[in-house]
Amino acid sequence: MRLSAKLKYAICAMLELGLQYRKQFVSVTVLAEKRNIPGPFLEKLLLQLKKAGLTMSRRGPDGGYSLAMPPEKIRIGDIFTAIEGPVNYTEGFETQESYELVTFFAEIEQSVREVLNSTTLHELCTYARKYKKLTQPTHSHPFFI
Amino acid sequence: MRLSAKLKYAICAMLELGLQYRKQFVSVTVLAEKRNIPGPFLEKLLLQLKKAGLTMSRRGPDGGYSLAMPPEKIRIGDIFTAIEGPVNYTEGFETQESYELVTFFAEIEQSVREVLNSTTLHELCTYARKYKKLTQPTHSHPFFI
DNA sequence: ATTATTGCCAACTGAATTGGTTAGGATTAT
DNA sequence: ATAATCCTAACCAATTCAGTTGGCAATAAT
Repeated sequence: MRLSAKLKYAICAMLELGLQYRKQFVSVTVLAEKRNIPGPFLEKLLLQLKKAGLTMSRRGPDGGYSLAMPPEKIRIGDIFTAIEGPVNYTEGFETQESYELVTFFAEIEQSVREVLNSTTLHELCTYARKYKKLTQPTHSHPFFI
Repeated sequence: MRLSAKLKYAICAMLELGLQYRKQFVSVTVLAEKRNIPGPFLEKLLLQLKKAGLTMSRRGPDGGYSLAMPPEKIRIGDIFTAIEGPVNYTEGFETQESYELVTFFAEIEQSVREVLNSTTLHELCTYARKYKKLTQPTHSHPFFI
């Protein structure tokens, strides 16, 4: 029950894009170095996220990727779905002729979906900024010692 | 985000064992035929569930598998964990030096765990019996037409 | 117009996982 | 003894995972 590297990379990248939202386009190379992700691999993921409508891009110098919409509108579950496909816990039980399990797991599936959809990328960004402040605390500015 | 065949097989088998609880030991062959699962493959899964402490077994004639404890004490999450390992959404983000995500995903992880642990095998059995009654309704006994 | 910089796309690859099968040994009820 | 069962290990094909390589397409700056 671990997350795939793919998904972790995608989440890291989306977080970074969220933190940079409306500032500029971020190139794959910069993104890859910043979050320690193999560049060409990240490229494929960003493209996948683009096809899912979560990112947009511009080519050429100073090009790169950006979120396709404000971080408030992107849920963590959307990233999961874009990379791993939709949460589907029911499919396949028919083969075992266990139709009870189809309807039963539909509910569990729905609960998991709600968990993943209960948080937005914006909230994650807010958390990340707070986290950074806490772990890299006082700037210790010479004027205010 | 689909369930593995392994996990689906395991859940089907555990449901069947739950429905037969305290009646008798159920052989792998019977279990496999009843739920349409490849026998030798199911065997490995039942063994895995045994090592996780969820099933017990007896060899020889009339042997087979049984739950190791009453269905009330087995949660759906226990089956997930036995087959797929514990829910772990945090591991690996350190490699990306994204420590915010470690602490952030710890919460999502916990929510998912709670969803999977909120239902017991007993509840699933109750549901399955109810489901069977609903779909195979009136016995249409000749004396009570 | 040229060129440097970016994204876009397809094909390839080694390693691991998935979903099994096969063959034989150990235990137990009759 | 023997038949029925679980237990164990080894093997296998196909798929997915986690990437790499190489080249094309668009765009901004000169």
